[in-house]
Amino acid sequence: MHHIQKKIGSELNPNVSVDCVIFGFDLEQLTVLLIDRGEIPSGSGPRMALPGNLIYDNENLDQAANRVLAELTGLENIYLEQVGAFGDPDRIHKESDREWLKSIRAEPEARVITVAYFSLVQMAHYKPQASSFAKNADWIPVNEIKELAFDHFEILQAAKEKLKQKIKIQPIGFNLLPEKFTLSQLHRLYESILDKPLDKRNFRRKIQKLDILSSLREKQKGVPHKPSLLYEFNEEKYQELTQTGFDNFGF
Amino acid sequence: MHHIQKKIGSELNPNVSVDCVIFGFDLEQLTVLLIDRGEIPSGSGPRMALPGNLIYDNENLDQAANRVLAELTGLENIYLEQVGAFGDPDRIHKESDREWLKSIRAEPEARVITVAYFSLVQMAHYKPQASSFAKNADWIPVNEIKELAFDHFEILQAAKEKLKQKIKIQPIGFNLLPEKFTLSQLHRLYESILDKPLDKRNFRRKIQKLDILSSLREKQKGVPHKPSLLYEFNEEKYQELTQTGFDNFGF
DNA sequence: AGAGCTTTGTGTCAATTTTACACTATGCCA
DNA sequence: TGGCATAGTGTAAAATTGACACAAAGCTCT
Repeated sequence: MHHIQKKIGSELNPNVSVDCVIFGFDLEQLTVLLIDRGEIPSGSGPRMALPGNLIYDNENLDQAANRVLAELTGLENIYLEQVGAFGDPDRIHKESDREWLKSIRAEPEARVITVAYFSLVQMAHYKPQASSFAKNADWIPVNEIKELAFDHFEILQAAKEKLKQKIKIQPIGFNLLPEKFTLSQLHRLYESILDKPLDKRNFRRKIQKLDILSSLREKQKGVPHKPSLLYEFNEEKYQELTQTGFDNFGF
Repeated sequence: MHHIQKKIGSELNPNVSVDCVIFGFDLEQLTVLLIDRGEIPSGSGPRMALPGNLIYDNENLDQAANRVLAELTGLENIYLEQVGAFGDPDRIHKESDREWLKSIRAEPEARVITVAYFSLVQMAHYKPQASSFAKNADWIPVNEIKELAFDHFEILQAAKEKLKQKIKIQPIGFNLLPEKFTLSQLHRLYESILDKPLDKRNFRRKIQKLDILSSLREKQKGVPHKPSLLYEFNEEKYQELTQTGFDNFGF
C-alpha cells in the first residue's frame, strides 16, 4: 500500500506476506471484505482478492496482520487469529497478477509464502480508509464467493473451516455482532458459521444454560413485529466458565 | 543438512524454514523427536531443538516438511499437518544460535519465519538416517521438556494443542500405534494427548461404539498378566462413519 | 379500531449419552 | 499353588439432545 510511509530502518521482506480474511455479519449471513482489483490488463483471472501485503522485517506476523487490517479498515484491537501458511512455488502465474503485485511493491518473480489470518469485525464499525484499496473494498456474502485471485479461495475455505472449529470451542461469535443483540441474531450467526440449521428452541436453551449473556431490560424498537429482548455478552461470566476447564459448546 | 545434495536449479530461500514436531508414543507416554545440538561454543541456551531446515524455492511447504522428516527419519508418507507460522523478527539472538544456523546453511542475520508441522510416527518404524543430525536425535517425553532452542518451545506447545483438538475430531491417534494394539494402549494414548484421565470402561465403550476397530482373534503374548486382545484400525469403517457427517468423537 | 403479518418466546417428552463405580478372569512368575 | 498385574465387563442415575406447535407482541394497512 503505497500511501503508507515506509518505516525508518525497516525493509519489506520480499518472500513473506500476510492475507486477511475479514469476516463480518450483516445479521443475515456471513460476509467477507474483499478488494476488487478492477479491470485487469491482459488477465482473465478473478478480480476479487483478500486484502494483504508483504511484511516488514521489523514486525512480527501478528503485527503485520494487524497493520493490514488497520490500513484497510481503521480498526485496531480486533479479534485476529492465524489460519496458517500457504505457498506453492507456482502460486503466481498470471501476467495480470504480476502487474497487481508491482502495485503493492512486491516483486512479481519472487517466490512468496503468505500467512493467512482471519478476523472478526462488526460491520457497523467498519469505516473504509482513504487507501488506494479501500475505495474498492466491499462486503461480499461468503456463500456467493466462487473464486478469488491467487490462492485466496483456498485460503478462504481454510479460514471458514477454522472459524467453524473455533466457534465450537470459544464464543468468539460475539465479535461479529453489535454490543446489543438478540438471540435470533446470535442464532442466525451460528447457523451461518456452522453452515447448518439449528433448532430455535434447542439453540436458545443451550445458550442460556451457558450463562454468559446478560439480559438487558431493553427491547428492539421500530421492528414490524414483536420486539426482541436485547442481550450483551458477559466477559466475566465467560471467564468463570473457562476456569472450570470448559472448552466445548457442543455444536 | 549438508549431506543432502542441492537440487539442480533450486535455491534455499533464506527467509522461510520448516520445523517438525515429530510425535511418537512409547506405549506409556507421548514423546517428541528432538535434536541435541551439542555443546555450544559461547552460548548458554537450550541444546535441544526441533528438526527443521530452510525451504527450497521450488518446493511447497508440505514438501519441505516431508523432506525434513525423511532426511531425519527415513520415513515417507506419514501423517503430517501444519501447525502454523511463527516468526518474531528477533527470534534469533544468541551467538550460539548463529553458529548453529551456519551449519544448516542459514544466514544468521536474516529474518526467518518458520512454518511448523507436527507429524505422527510409530516409534518402531523410526530408523535414524546417516545424517549429521540423526546421530544426535532422540525421543524425549513431552512432559519432560521444559525449554527448547529458539522459539521451539512455543511451537511445541502449539503443536500439542493442535494435536489435542484434532484428535477430538479425527481418529489420527492410530498413526502413533503399531498396526496391532490393545485397547489399553489406545486408552493410554488418548490420556497422554488429552492430558487428562479417562475412565477405562467409558473409554472402551465409546471407542467400541464407533465401530472403527477390527478385533483380531489374537492375543498379546509374553506379558506377565492377562493378555489383551489385539485390534486393528479399520480404515473402511472409518470412511463409512465420516460419510454420515460425523466429526466429533466426544472427548 | 380491527385484521393480518411477522417474528418472539416458551415446555415437554422420549431417546440418547454421560458419569461414576467394583469385581472377576487370565496368564505369568516365584 | 499363591500372588501379582492387567484385562474385561454392566448398571443405574443424571444430564443432554432432538423433535415438535402455539400464543404473544408490535407494526402496518385499511
